[in-house]
Amino acid sequence: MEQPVRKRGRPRVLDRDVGLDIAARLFWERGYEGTSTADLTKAMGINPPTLYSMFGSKEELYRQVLDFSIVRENSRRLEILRSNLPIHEALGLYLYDIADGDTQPDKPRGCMVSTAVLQHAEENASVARMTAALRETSMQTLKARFDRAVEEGELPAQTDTDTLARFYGAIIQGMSAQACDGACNARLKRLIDLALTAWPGKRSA
Amino acid sequence: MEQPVRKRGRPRVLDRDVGLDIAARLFWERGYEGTSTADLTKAMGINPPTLYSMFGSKEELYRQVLDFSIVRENSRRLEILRSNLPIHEALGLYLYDIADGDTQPDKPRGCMVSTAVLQHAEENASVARMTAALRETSMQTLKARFDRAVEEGELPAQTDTDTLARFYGAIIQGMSAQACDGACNARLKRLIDLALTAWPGKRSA
DNA sequence: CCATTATAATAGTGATCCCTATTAAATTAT
DNA sequence: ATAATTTAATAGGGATCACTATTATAATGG
Repeated sequence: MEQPVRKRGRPRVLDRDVGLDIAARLFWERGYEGTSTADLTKAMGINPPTLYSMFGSKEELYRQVLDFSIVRENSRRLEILRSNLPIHEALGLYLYDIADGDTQPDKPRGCMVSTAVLQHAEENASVARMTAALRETSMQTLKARFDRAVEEGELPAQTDTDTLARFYGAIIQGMSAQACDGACNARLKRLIDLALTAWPGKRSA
Repeated sequence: MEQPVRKRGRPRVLDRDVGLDIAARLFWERGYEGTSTADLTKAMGINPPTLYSMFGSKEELYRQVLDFSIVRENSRRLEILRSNLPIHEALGLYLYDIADGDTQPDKPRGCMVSTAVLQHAEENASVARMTAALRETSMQTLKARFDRAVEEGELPAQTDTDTLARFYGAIIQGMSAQACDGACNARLKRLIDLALTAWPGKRSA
């Protein structure tokens, strides 16, 4: 039970994590360029200088939102992936978890990262690099898991794990786009079930 | 040989189709919200009132750009799809053509429609509906082709053609996203080759 | 030449963009 | 109480947003 140590000075009116959560929802729903600082301060119930003293700038806030959201959402998925379940089964659960994230009832549709800032004004190139780097990292994580499966004999030795990772990465990105367009959870999972039939070591009909 | 009929009045300084082509490249690269009317007028070499007299508004210009680009780019793809080639082969050529479009040397990366306006400010909801409708139409086109293949006995009678269409739609969207992130043509085609192994009537290993 | 017609250029509009200099308020320490 | 400290609120800055009222220009028709 840690007592929130009362320091001297005027008390903060907004908890940092609450602020990040509010910002996450706005950026998630409207994108970086579609969310104004006025939107953010209004939703957080603060004035502009408070936002800037807490988070630095709009771009820095977005960076913190991504960190915050990834730490909170990604650990469960990585556990699934890194488990000792058969690779095909682990992948299925991993994708199902992402489909659930794309279609949460009281949250924006799609994924905050998979389809974020693909197009942008030149002035926002650095923000685009942030999300692109996160996408690349998540595909490298998938590839590393497939490499492990090859080592452990679960996948054929000659498997192109990079292409396999980018294929399921494309599925993840496509699911996010379709969720943004209104696709329901069941539809995404049918899509996953079909995607899981593209798997090395299968014979053609 | 039709002579460009000289009408009276001051001559236009910008051909309409040239203007649409310039606008297409900007919207394609930067997205709707990332492209300002100042960007557009500067690139076209015109002043704001000329843009508004030619195209009506930024939103109306975007609509015309989509019409213009689709008419120009989509007919070849639809011919491939509607040809009498075996369905699996036609689908492969169709996807290859899209991969080529995603990675043209002197054009923006990715697809103008597949991953456009997924997130947006509330005020741009009508623009988002435009691109979403185009995506839905293109998936319905795929589904119709798969339905035909079922009728013609190329696909099993019980094939879930809707899911099949949305699966390859997801591949198209994922390719666009990855092209935006810098994926080359060959990488996209490896992805396609793998996606084409997810096909009804195959036996699991 | 002059009138008519069609389009372009000038010069802005109010609103909103991201951000901040300055001042006010709310707490603890003495 | 008063001082010290920390945060919030007021008020607005310069730039850019999408857009337009007005004026100027360049062609043809008579």
